[in-house]
Amino acid sequence: MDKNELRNKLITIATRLFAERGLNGVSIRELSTAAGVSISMISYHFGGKEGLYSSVLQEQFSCFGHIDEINNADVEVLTKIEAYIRWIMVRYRNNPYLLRFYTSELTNPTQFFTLIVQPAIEKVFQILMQIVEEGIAHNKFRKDLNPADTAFAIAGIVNYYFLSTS
Amino acid sequence: MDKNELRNKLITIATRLFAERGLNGVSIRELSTAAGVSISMISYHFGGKEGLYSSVLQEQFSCFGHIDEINNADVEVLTKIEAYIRWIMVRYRNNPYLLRFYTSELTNPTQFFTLIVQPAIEKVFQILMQIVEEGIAHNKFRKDLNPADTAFAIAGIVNYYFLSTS
DNA sequence: TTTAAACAATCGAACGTTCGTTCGATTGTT
DNA sequence: AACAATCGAACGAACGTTCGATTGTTTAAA
Repeated sequence: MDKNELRNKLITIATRLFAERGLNGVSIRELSTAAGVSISMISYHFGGKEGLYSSVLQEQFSCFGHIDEINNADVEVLTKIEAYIRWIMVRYRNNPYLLRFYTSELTNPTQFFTLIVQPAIEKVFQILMQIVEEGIAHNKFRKDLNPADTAFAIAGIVNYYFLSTS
Repeated sequence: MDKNELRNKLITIATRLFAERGLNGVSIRELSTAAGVSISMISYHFGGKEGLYSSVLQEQFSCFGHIDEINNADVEVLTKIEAYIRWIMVRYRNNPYLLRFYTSELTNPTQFFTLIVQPAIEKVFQILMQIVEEGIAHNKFRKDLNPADTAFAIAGIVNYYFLSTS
């Protein structure tokens, strides 16, 4: 097993275990045993347990860097909202642990919340809110609609649905 | 400090710390120090750390035993849904840690999820779904509305709103 | 009513276990 | 010969639990 293979193996195993039980619910002994490598490899390759967790988070939330895709199209506001929901759903389906990390960091934040999670979801939220504002400006929605609350409502439906049914 | 005073002190401190950092994120040393009691009191009064966590969960979710209140009134379906949302909101405001425990147990379940959390939220969900079905039967909602999905959507808006703004 | 035994509550020290990290040895590649 | 990757053992720290001692209260007998 070469260097990258070992790193990927550890990331894969850690993603599942950290998602299921949280940062403090998994020991590096269990991680390394499950990955079939020596316990010292975690400190060697990731600088420690938290470094591994950080790498997992970084990989999980990297997809939000491309959310701009859905806002450039010159389409109707309602179509944009539908595109947003589909975009999120595709990410959640492809990444069955993403929502768990997000919700886990929301309820029991680690030091990586403000560093990795917060910026990622902030961007997603801004875009959704922007779409809603556009809908208000184009008279597609009520004038007195609160963009932030509306964005929360839409995100809440999608997130909670996935959280409770998967 | 008498017996009950010590128990309550421990429960109060544990509620905050467990809510903020999860079962595995808090040590009984930190708990007992914060409560100003000896470390052995947790095992003595609660049978161990998990016993204390279980007691905290039980207290947090006990309020759901009275959710039936909102379904007995002989009122309009839309009024019932509004009453449901208000009922939940009042509980969340009075119990600032309840939603955290719920979400934390949803993403990283402990052995107490099926024992304490699942039954409590199942009851709440059933009642909300029942109200939606009533609305469909009374032609207040579209015939093809899925009651379960609708209940999820309503719950999702409320839960996610509180989770992200408090 | 007094006395003594029993009990319940609390403490801090000690126990054994598990934790994350480090280190020297080994292996294979440059 | 130098270096990078890997291993397993060892380390000190922190974990949850247990235990003997102490204190204050209740109960029962004298």
